[in-house]
Amino acid sequence: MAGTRLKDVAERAGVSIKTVSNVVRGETRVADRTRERVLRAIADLDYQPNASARHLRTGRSGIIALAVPELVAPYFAELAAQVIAAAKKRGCTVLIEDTGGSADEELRIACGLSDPLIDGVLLSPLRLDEQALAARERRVPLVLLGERSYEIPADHVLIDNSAAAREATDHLLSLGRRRIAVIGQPSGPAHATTVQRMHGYLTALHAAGVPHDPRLAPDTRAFTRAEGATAMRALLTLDDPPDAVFCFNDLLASGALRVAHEHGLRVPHDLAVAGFDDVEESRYSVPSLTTVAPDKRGIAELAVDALLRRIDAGAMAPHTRLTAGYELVVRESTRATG
Amino acid sequence: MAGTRLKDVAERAGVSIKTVSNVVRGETRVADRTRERVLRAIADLDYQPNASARHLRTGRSGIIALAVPELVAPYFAELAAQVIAAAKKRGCTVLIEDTGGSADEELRIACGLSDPLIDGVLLSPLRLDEQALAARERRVPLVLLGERSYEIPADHVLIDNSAAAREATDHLLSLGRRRIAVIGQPSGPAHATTVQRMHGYLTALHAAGVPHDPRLAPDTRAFTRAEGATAMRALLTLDDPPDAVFCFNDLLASGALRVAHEHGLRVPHDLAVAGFDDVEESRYSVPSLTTVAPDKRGIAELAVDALLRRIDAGAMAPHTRLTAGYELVVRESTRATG
DNA sequence: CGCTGCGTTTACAACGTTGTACTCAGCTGG
DNA sequence: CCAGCTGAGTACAACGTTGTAAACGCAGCG
Repeated sequence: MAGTRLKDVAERAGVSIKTVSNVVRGETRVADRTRERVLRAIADLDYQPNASARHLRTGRSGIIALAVPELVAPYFAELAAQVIAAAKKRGCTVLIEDTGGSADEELRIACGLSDPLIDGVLLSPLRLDEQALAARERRVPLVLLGERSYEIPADHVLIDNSAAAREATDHLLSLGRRRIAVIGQPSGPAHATTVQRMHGYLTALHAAGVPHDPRLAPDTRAFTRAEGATAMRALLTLDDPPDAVFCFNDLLASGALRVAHEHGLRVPHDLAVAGFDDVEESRYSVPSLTTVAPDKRGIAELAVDALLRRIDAGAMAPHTRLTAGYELVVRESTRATG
Repeated sequence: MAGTRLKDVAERAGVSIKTVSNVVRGETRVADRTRERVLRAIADLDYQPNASARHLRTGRSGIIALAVPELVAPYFAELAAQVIAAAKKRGCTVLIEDTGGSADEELRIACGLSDPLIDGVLLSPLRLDEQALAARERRVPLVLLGERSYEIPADHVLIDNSAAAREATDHLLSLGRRRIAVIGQPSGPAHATTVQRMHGYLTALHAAGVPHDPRLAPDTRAFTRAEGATAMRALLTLDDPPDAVFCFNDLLASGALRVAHEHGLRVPHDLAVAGFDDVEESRYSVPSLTTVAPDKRGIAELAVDALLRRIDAGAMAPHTRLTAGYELVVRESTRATG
């Protein structure tokens, strides 16, 4: 029965409520004979502890929240699945929030959602204002995903965006391309991830002695297929259009590929394209997409571990910064043509 | 503060705890002057009700679970986002479970998860055994998504899969295609959705006087890009290969498009391709994909409403079957070539 | 002036769990 | 033979909320 309580188990086993509780949690010493009887009663009645009562008493619910800008973006869906798996492995449950990329919503979530039910929050910030976050009053245990800003008093899990972007750009350079565009430069205020990818791109160009042409870095308002398409169209109107594009995520790249196709360009012959995120569809696009593959599983595991540690340690413990790996996956969209 | 309680608010407003509770829930009559004072105190202290205590007292947590076979499948990610939005509109929160398409896991979830925290469950079943489900003991309020079986004692939300599949097949026929393959026939036991789509396909062929060739319906083990690719490769080895393919979802279609491209086939000239689900990437694939677009938002809203009604009504109320709309979206992959 | 009735507010007891402090029996060592 | 100890189990209160039932103040009426 769903409504089985410690009391029911206790009566059936002929012991006190507290003894059953002790058996369930396994913390106190219980005589073997007693434990056995209790366990049988638990099995007979199919007892399941009531999470709310437990939470009320202990202040721990075993539920953590994962807040992403947009669940339908494949990268975040894939990340969410990994986080759910990692949390399950550690005995806790994940509640997913979709911030819609709104700064207000992100701040609300960073400040502890509307409800003390949540033990802690994993937040993948998009527009979050650093100062607003730095000043947050309610100290809900918080771990940030994929950002880095020393201003924000929180744990971070990230990959080395700058090195990854440099590696992707180096790869395009190694194909002999010299007019390498970049899609993903935000029109509004930059957020940390973008700044770092841009930095990696510029570093690679500089190291290769290729001057940076600002016209090859069109503004985008979001990391979507539509924006990728728009940016690509803009690039193709240039007198001297690019021979390669590095997109800051795979959706942008997908839009760019689409437009290249509409304009009759052969990829990679006329235009090499690289993305970032390695979402599953990029393996199946036509042509398949070269992309930076962050270790999503690693990110998820590091993040859940860090959050659980933070929950245990309290707000005073020093903030940590954890780095997950990545890998450049070369596919058709940049493969040397025969 | 996160730890603000009714008691704190009551003290500040100079009233009893219960009066504050009454104001918060707005059910009982409270004098205007009192309410105003209480509201000010609530605002001053930034009071947020404690969900666990409330749940413990009322038996309602405001949390519903959504269980999908695979969150990373774009269709389910898009559906999940719609469900989250629909639930938020109605003041409740969604906990997402990923069953991994396992029958055991689905049954476990249909039987109420491990925890009475959840008020009800939205389940998108894949392999669920009807008899196991019919016999489930714990009657957690349950609404099934996208299935139809009169054996299962539960509410259903679905679209008319058969009519939709027929419409898609009719469309391919209208292009003059006669060797129309179908990808998505399961190798193992069929589940309801597949049966219905197959039925729609066969009905359309029959109405057009086109005989059904079983070799044009290869087995698939899952609705993935990889399986779509495998099935397409198999179809292309036939002596008399198809001139059109109807895929039971967009991922299969994506795999099929990919293979068609590898074999140098021009879509739709040599091969017309249609899918099912209208996931966002299908708008951006090369070529863009003709597909059946279920009204995901409608499905989500109907489902959440039905679940909330079921939670209120108890297990005894008669089971309902709700139908959401769909639409055939014609894109390049079947557009008449110039 | 007291009684009735109404609208508003309150005291109290739960909901199921766990931490603290306690009891109790059996055993050890002096 | 008893003090002191240990290990096992228990009683009680509390976590923050809400339903029930009762109390309160006030107006109107007899």
